[in-house]
Amino acid sequence: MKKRAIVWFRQDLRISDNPALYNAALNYDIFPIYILDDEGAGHQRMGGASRWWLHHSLLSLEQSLLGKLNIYDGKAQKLLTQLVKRLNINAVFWNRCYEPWRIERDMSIKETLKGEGVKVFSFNGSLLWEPWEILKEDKSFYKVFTPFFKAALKHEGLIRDPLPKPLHLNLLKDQKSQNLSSLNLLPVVPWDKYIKKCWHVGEKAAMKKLLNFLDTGLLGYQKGRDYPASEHVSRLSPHLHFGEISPNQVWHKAQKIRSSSIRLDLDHFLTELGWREFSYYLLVHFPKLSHENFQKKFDAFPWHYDPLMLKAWQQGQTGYPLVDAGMRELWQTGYMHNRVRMVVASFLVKNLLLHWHEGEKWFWDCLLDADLANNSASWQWVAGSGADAAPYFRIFNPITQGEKFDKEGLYTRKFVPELSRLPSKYLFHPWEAPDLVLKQAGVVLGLNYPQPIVNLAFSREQALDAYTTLKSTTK
DNA sequence: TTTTGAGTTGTTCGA
DNA sequence: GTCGAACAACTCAAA
Repeated sequence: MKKRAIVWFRQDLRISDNPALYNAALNYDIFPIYILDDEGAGHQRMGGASRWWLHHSLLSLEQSLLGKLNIYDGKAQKLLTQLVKRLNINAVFWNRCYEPWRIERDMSIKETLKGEGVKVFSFNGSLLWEPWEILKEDKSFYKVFTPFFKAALKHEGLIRDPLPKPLHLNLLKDQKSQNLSSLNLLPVVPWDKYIKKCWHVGEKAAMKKLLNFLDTGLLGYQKGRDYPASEHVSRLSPHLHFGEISPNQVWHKAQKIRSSSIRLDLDHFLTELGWREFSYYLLVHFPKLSHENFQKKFDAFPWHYDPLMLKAWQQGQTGYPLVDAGMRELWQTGYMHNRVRMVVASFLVKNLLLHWHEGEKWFWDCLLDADLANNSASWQWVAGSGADAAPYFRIFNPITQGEKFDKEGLYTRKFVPELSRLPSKYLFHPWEAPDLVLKQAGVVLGLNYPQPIVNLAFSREQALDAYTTLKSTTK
């Protein structure tokens, strides 16, 4: 009988370019497993939207594995030790994760398993560069993106070429495996009706989406990615988060079509992958990224606390149409266009002066692509407390941003239908529209669309003052 | 060690 | 309407 291994799937729900699966398949019969470890995750337990995605992604993986995926619910440490004994396992394979709680958990599991005489093999399956490979000369880590990425590109040779699907897989089913449905990942209230229509989940869909983007969306990406109504973004983020596709596959396919006519677009797209790397890099080198200001001086920032304001923001009822469109896109589709993410985040942090953590928490629950590294790093970037963050006087104006990037209002009208008949001239500041115009558009401010919840100019000044305070109090 | 130049995505004001 | 400068200084990276 061949030796038996467990391949533990985590954030790598794919069978091609999967180093753990590939290497295990060379010498072992395989029990592929997935564990829903809510207890281990603690307060970083997956949010509602992510759980929905996970369900469908596991369904897809199960099919790729011919129904042999074994599923469990519980503490990973305990489950693995039991499984190893019960199934007579010689080795365990996995691809590395980088969330602090997972790093700690996995190290401890590795030790326990080795103590039991089980071999453990871990691989890099989700980053182009390991965070400890890119360091400054004095071995400390980069805190500014551009030099980080430049240094990383000098190591382009370290990027693994994608691996093929394993040629021969001998998969084993544990009779005591749970059913996918027993994980209860799907919502009780069917809020996923619209989301279902927007997304195709799984490894095949991810690759299809990448190829389609490279084919039709990449040309013009550099500019087009700023316009939320246009098709010039890849929308790969949830697929990347769950590892249905690896950054290596994306990088490789993109580089293959490199030509002079798309050079700038391509470089910009690859830079976005670079930001993903940078976020993970920061999280590994500063594990408190999700709950502590990267820049200590922000601990003294005079944040407001206002549950009603927060709620208005969450529900897309701020009275600023672009902000509301974004927040409603998030709620309805589990996604938000990058440009609009910046606008709504700037609004929360700088116009409402609410703590970035409130935004981070809401995104965590609502985003299909909720990712601890990206979410924390990006919120801190907007707040100004992060690494290489936006300068504090950079405060987005949701009116200007709307007029610049959603000129015809295609995006805003879609998600704020009560304003759909308002002329573009007033779409982003309806309170300044003449009564007749409002009437003709069927808009009654304060009734079917809110009055603005803050004054932009005033709140902007207030934010600038708050940041100035910060500067003087830290001396 | 010291010095120098640079740093994702913006807005407003005044000429 | 358009354009350049100011916004504020600090930290980081590299020579």
